[in-house]
Amino acid sequence: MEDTNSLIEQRRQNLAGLNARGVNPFMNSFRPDAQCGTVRAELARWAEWNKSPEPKGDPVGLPEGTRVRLAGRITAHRDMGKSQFLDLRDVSGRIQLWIQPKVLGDDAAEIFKLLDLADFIGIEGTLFITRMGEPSVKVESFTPLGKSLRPPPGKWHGLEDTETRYRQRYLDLIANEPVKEVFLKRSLILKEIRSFFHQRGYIEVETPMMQAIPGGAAAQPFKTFHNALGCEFYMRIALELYLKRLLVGGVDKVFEIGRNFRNEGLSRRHNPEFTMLEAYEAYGDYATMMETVESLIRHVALSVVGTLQIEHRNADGDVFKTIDLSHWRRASYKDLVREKAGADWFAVSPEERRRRAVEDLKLAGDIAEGYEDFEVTGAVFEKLVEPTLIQPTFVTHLPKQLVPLAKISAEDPTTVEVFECCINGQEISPGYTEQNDPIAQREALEHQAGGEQQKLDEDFLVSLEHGMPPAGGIGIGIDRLCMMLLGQESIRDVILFPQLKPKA
RNA sequence: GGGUCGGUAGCUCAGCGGUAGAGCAGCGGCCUUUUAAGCCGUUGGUCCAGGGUUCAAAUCCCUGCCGACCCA
Repeated sequence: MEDTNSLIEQRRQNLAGLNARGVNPFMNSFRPDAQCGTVRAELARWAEWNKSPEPKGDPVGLPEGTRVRLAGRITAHRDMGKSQFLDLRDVSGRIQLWIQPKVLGDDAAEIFKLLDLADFIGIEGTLFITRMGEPSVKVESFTPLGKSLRPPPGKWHGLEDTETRYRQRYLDLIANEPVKEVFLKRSLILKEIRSFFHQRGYIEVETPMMQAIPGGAAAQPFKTFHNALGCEFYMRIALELYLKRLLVGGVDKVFEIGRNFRNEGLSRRHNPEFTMLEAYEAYGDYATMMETVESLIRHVALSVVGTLQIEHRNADGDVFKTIDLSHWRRASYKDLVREKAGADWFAVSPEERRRRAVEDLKLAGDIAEGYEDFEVTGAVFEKLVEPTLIQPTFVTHLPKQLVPLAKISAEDPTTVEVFECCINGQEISPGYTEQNDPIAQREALEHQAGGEQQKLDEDFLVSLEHGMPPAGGIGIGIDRLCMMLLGQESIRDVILFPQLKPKA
């Protein structure tokens, strides 16, 4: 970038000043022996212990006078003349520094004047509590570590421009502490998911993202080209078909967490690349997988959020929605539709259903001319039921036409052994009793391919013909799970670098 | 794809036909325990881009770009 302004010029001049004094403000390394936020918390803990009346018991935390070596970014500067107060911040948090440049010597005083807000520095000093009770470090020496040549966003309002927040996420992370919290917690969510499955004896695998035939879902793929092989590949749209090959191969409990790519619209709930979890368990079925989903999400919520009551807050900080993960409703598709569309919905004629959907339920815009009867009901579910399922709900007994690739229910042949787990008004996780009949699977895939033979993953069908154990399978959209657990209303707020149109 | 809103100083925003503004940040002073420190002074602008209307456009009109939200 060639853009510049007076603030950048000043910083470049300070850089030149440091160089002129033989100071390299871009050090190769610096080894801190503690973290800012941790030290601050421990010193505060000691101060609390120290001021309590006798008997105190054993000392806790870090006492005043402890020597520490810290590194971080300067995020605030309060100039008191002979006393200078800085905030030093690393990933653990911040701590206040007290610096008396003249006391450190004339060289140090000159170098101090050439520091700017947002520079990285390393310091050594001793802990103390100020008169105002602020845990602080009395700095004995400091070293520039990484100079910032551009001004940081404001400290008070932070960075609010959504475009800059997404395009330059690092600025968002510097300026907006809650944003960093979200992504640290996203990392913990992934960690706890892995831990949950490993504990249950699952194997984590990685399967191809570049696929000759993109299968496992109905979605538009991205296309790419491999030069050496001289052929086209597609970015995967689902993990499913490779994980089932592993069931054939005898990996009985298997999961993958990975990126899917769908060449479709962007929205508050859709990013072209998104993270999917899929898990398959041999000898399980949709019912065992319901238990898996519920246990998994409970475990993750308790481990990461610390509660099963997930609060969503608006811009003013008021709770506008609480998701209760301690109760998981199980309800049939038909019952849920009846709740919104009338108890006799399935008793009337298809023509009457269509009329009611269009006229009474005002779904004219959602029901195309050629829709079949089950699709009319499907629109009712999607538009009127699913958005209202804020609390965890397993929707079961879906009509077989709606999910053509699933196994028919033994107890009710008009339905399939499938659930959709809805939370927060959106589908978080579908689960299946997986199809392991290669002949039925071939028919279903051929029907889905609509005669386009090249779309048929023949290799997958061959694998099924070698024999696949009965199995339960689930998929969980990790981004949506993070939105739900972390109280975020946009997928862009749980993806570090959401896709935006490149600037010209 | 359609609708609504937005794009002005590093950040957050006001101004909405008549000299480009504020707070914070920055810079220069004062202050030896401050913390959104304070006080005094001060620098800083392709008002998203391009066209049009007008004596005069950040402001009105048109087109485009980018973003947010809603709808499809």
